[in-house]
Amino acid sequence: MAAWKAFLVASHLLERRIEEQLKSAAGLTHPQYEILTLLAATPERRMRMTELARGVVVSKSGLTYQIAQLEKRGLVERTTCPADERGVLAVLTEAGAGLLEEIAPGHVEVVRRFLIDLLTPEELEAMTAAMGKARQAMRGPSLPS
Amino acid sequence: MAAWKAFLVASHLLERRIEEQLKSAAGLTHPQYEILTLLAATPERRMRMTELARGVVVSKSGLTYQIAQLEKRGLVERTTCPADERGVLAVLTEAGAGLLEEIAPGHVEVVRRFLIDLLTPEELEAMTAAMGKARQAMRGPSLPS
DNA sequence: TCATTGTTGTTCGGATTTGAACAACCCCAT
DNA sequence: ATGGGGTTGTTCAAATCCGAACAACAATGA
Repeated sequence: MAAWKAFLVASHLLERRIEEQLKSAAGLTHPQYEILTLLAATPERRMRMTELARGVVVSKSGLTYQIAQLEKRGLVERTTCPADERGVLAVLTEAGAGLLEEIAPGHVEVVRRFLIDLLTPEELEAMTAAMGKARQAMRGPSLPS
Repeated sequence: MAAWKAFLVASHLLERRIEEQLKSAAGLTHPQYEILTLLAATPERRMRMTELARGVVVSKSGLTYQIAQLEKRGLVERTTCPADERGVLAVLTEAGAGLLEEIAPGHVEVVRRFLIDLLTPEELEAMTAAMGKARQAMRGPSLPS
């Protein structure tokens, strides 16, 4: 369990650093940044709400709230899904894509400085494999909201 | 950054699983469990508020709130620090220690099932080392509240 | 066709977290 | 001893997050 404690503490500290950096760089929270990133990684820069919620691992209601925040700032727009009348597409705006390009380097720098760059190639590879396995084991059920 | 994305998703999913398990097993949140665990790992089962906040990586005000919750349930008591009149010692009660013993196995089981037991010995070792390095790099400043 | 079942996103209430402001206290050099 | 600077823990308002409940729509089978 020593490994787990180390994992926990490191995660929390890293989360704090990231939050601090994003807030000061662009007034964004980490969840918001994750949303923008996921949208940007999409061919059409858009995604259904439910799928997006799954992607960033947040509850549906939590995503609704964050999308509303991002919409206020003009970084994201809502569109009703053409193929499904009840569905909603979150679309990354030009402003959103621009902001992301602008702040991504600073974010990556923090992640590298406090984690990635500290590891040997073997450790990095092992960690990636480990996280992938964990992700596989937990995918699927147990996503209530 | 693929490693980082995997890390993020796995962390979030694991957090959800843990929260779910603790809630159903004892009505505790993960932060509350972390507090109890840290107190239990202490020789006298007690710790100063500030030190405890640092240990579980939470803000001072956040800890005040959680200790109040735990106190309501009789799992923790407050004592004024003998050596420092303004200081407060959070003390794990017998009930708290008992509850911890009771639910620890179930918690450990989740962590093992979705992370630890999935890894090869080398991966586990690498991850531990990696998290230790990250923790080192981030210890110290940048803990405002 | 049409009723039943499932899915989608939002709203609501409640719980948790944070940072800033604050009062009380400690410590050190004067 | 004492004033100034730090530390400690709490309170407060604001922001965020979740789960349950809900309304609207889709999909399925008889």
